[in-house]
Amino acid sequence: VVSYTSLLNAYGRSAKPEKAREIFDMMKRNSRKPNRVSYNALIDAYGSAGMLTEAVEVLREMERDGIQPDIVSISTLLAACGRCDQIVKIDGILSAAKSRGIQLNTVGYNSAIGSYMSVGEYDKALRLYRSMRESNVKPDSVTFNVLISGYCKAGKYSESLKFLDEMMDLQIPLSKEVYSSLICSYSKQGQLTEAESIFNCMRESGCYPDVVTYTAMIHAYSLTENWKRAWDIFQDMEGNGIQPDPIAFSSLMEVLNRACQPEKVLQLAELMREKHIPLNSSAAYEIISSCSMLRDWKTASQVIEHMEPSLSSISVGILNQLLHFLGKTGKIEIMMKLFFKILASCSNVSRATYSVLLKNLLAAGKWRKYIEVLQWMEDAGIQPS
RNA sequence: CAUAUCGGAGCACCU
Repeated sequence: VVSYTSLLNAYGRSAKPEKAREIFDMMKRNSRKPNRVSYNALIDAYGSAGMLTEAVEVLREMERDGIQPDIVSISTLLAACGRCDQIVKIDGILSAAKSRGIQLNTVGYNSAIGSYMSVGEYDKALRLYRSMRESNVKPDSVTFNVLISGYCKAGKYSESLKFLDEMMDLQIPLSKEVYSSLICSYSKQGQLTEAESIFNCMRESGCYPDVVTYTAMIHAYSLTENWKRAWDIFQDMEGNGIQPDPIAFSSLMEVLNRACQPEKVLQLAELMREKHIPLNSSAAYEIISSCSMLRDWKTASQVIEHMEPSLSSISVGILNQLLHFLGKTGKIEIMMKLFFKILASCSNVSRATYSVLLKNLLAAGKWRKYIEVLQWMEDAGIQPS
């Protein structure tokens, strides 16, 4: 049962809920009765994929099969509500927990508060936080970070700082997530000095910055158009033995491009290749932008050759943006090359992708190609809008 | 360490 459940969970984590369900059904067929953990893992597989209805249905199935849901089942569903923007369901799940006599623990409250925050129900989140305190359930750094980052995102900065104070009063140590949130929200308010001071506090407290924290700082410098400091802090990160990831690279590349430093961008591209860091589409976009400034089409072409083979796993939006950029700058051949690569690696290419392609072909006066692509699109079963 | 909650960049198409 444990082995099956591990496999089920692995499918859930890789966003394959149908596969998870297959394993689950296989357990039932092979008389390996799924236990509570198996059911919970399946609920999460659906919940993480945004399939809330199916997730709730698994809870019912669980009860029909004589297994009592526990607080993990409930927390999993509560968290899923936030991801699916289902305001109504949060209340329903809370009352379902109550009617079954399941008391919320810290994670349960955190999940519910977080979901309320992410659907914009700040008052309900706050009320729930109060009842958490009244029920003597201990808030932790996650509780406060949910509140702090949620209120920041809503632009309610003074409220969010109140929670920071409350957290310190309770002597809950600030986690690196909290530090990163604070850096992020100060920099978005244009308070670079505050962001820097948080970053320094963090180092002094012995809670060492990781690649996420550094990226938040790079972005802070990016927002203030300070490419040199962004560059320096990137060096500092490497000096501290922290491996930059594709997001860190692309964030730095973005500010460098805006500051007209394409050579530096290509230098970073070379470093990524040396370190075998996969090119994500944002980094590819920035590299191609810098190639464009330098009129270096050969490198641009090579970048596309080296892009991750698993293009299907990255954002379609940014791939389309990349196609659009290539088309706009008249690089039709490279645009087509990327398109073929997308075709080869994605099972379904959306109308949006075809639209970008068509628009740019037409703008470039390639009407023969336009008609050809239009035909491919119809062949693929996509109706022109 | 078989299952649940928080932090970083980029967001096109459509309207």
